[in-house]
Amino acid sequence: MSMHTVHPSVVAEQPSGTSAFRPPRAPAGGNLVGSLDLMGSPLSFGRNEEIYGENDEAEYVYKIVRGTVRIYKIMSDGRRQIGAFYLPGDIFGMEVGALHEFSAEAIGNATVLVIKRSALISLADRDGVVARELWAFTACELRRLQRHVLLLIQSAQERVAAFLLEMSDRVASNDAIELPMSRQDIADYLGLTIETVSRTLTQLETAATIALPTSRRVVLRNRGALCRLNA
Amino acid sequence: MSMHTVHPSVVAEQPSGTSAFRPPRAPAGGNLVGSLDLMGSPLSFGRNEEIYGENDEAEYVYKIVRGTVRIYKIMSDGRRQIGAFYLPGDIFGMEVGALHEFSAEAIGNATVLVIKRSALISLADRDGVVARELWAFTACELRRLQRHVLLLIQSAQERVAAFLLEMSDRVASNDAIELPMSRQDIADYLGLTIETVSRTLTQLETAATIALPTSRRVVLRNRGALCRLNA
DNA sequence: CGACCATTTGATATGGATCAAGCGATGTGG
DNA sequence: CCACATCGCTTGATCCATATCAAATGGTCG
Repeated sequence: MSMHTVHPSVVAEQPSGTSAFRPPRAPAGGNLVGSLDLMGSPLSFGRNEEIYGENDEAEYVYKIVRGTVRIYKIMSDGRRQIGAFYLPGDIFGMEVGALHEFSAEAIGNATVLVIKRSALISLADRDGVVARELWAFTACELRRLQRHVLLLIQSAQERVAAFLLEMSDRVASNDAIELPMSRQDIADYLGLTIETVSRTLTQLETAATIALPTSRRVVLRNRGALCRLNA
Repeated sequence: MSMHTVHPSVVAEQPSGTSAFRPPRAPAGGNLVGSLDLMGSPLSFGRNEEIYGENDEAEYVYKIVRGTVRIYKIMSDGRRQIGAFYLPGDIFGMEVGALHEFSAEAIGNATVLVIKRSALISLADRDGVVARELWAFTACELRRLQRHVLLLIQSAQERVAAFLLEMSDRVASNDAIELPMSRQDIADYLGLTIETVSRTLTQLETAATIALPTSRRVVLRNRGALCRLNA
């Protein structure tokens, strides 16, 4: 892994072919959003382009304007574990230590606002409210990870159901979800194989719990059944 | 689960029959230790006694003086997931929200110092250094959970090896570990069954990677092999 | 149309769970 | 002091969910 990512210069924003994302109901990042809106400058990344690498100097914090980002680690055996997906409105890359804990990549074309981490930190040093927001942000990530740990000890059906409910909360207008990520991404997020994810979705469709008009579009037909699986 | 735990009044400290723990090399809690040393009052709990319950008001923060504590959740299907073990010197129970995310129990007899969370929070409001320490503490927990997520997608051997190395870092004088927790506790921490934990330890012993003079005592005979499994 | 990539589906293998029994400490009462 | 119950742990036999290996399908873009 590279020890320091050179940030690509600001490139012209390529219009994404698909899906205008709605702002998620409860964007990760909370009030930090304000600071970033004020101070960030926009930057665009293409499909699968690296935004930063694991162990890179954590120079910037990012807020997504458009597109989706995955953060991940590659394990020694070559497997990839995706730690989180970030959607428009979400903030990522804010580390407490000096280095990034994960690598980050744009899943499709993505536009982000960037702000210098050092600026945010020194702002927090002067302003207790900002300091509190940074803490709350980290706590939010902590709770997300706690839920993820609980997910990973469940069955494949439970994991996929929980994933769909999570995505539904974050991207859906009502019960239709446009998935921005591939089956492989989902598998690496849930600790399953691509085949198991695919089969599980098929099972859910057969059970009329969901519909799959296309592989990337999921319609929740029976949210109660999903919640029961999730429990 | 109880909505509010009544704290048992301070009871006479029963001397534990076994194992004087050495202070861990890098106790969770860092500099918060200072505040708690100054302000905490001691409290003892017996084997399996509840310290607080999930969703209880997070009134206190705890620092372990003696003994071991587990925090856990009971899932809807009855399974128990242990989120962490805390050893002497460690701090636990510090929530950012108003409620405890997990339940906490003493594994054996344990003594803790307690401090009012509200006191710590208001101290942080006045003192930026304390605020920073609280943030750093939460970040430390976050990194611990990140490692745990990576653990849970590995094989049984890898999980057990990682567990032994973790415990070795935290409790061992050199290569002998006195485990304070049962096989069931280990299993619920690693997302395995008690039988799989037992068999895996037996395999490691057969491979001369560890020795098991008693079921609770583990001697690391080949740390390199464990690290390779962990990788 | 044809190449390519993502996804689905099928067949089989396997690691860990489950069910069941045995074993070794520890403690209790006779 | 010993018989016996209890509890935590280990070991064995079998089962099952998911991984793995392999192939077919379908959608997208040149």
